[in-house]
Amino acid sequence: MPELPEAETIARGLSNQLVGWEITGVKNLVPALRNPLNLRKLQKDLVGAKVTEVTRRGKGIIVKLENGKAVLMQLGMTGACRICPTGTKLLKHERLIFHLDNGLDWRYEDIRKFGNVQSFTFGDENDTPEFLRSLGVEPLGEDFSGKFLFERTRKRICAVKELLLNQKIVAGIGNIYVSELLYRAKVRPQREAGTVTRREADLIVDETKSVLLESIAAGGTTISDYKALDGTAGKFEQDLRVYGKAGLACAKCGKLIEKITIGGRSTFYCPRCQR
DNA sequence: AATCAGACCTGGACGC
DNA sequence: TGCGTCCAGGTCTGAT
Repeated sequence: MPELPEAETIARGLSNQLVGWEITGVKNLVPALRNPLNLRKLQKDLVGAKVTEVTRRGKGIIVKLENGKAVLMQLGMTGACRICPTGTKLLKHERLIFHLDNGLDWRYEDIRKFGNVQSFTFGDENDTPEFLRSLGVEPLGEDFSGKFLFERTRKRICAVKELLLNQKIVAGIGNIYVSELLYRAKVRPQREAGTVTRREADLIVDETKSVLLESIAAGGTTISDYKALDGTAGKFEQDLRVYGKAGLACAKCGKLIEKITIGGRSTFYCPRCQR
């Protein structure tokens, strides 16, 4: 579900709600999400510690504690968080509860249980989840440049869309925004990555940054399950130009938007504007 | 090292 | 109403 802008929106909401408060208890409502939940480790690492900071890496949310521990929260396709008073009636898909010393709960909800929540020692290579260790550059950082993308696409025969979805190369782009940014950059998603020119690499990088920043400013995109901490939907959905728009006219040229499958996933593009 | 199909799980939309 | 099929924002695994 959530890509970088949605994870960023949730991380900012959690930062407002959690920083300065102590975690007093952890409870699981299911034995496993994508992986078995290690409740003992979560309790040992978190209970009694104050939250100092909430950050994001790719699509992962990281909640840091004063004792040097941290929680990695990956939302999968349907993960969400909410803050509510302890004792509030459970929702059907709430999977984890973190009790706080201000009488509130931080709850993790996840319909499909594709998410991942685990604690680790921040800064300790041996105790850092493999997902974080192998993550590529931040798309909004200086490391993600036209030069970088051009070099990483050389001799790659996979579709440029698939390369941009590879979290080990660049971390945070997902299936909605990749269609959007390639439309803006006028590059067909099915193009062999190695055929992308240096000029196109510059454009792809620029459009990646602008689409992600615009979406963060709008609070993310809501297709079905996503919501921010306060339950509000993201407003970027109305700014999507190709995703989910198969059969509708391209706003720039009027040609009908096409839907194809790449890497087993829905992909949208304009056959005239994108080359 | 890279690529690809399949797996994980639940629910909504659709057709009959 | 009820069934069946297809689809969904993400990773991870195991086989080539």
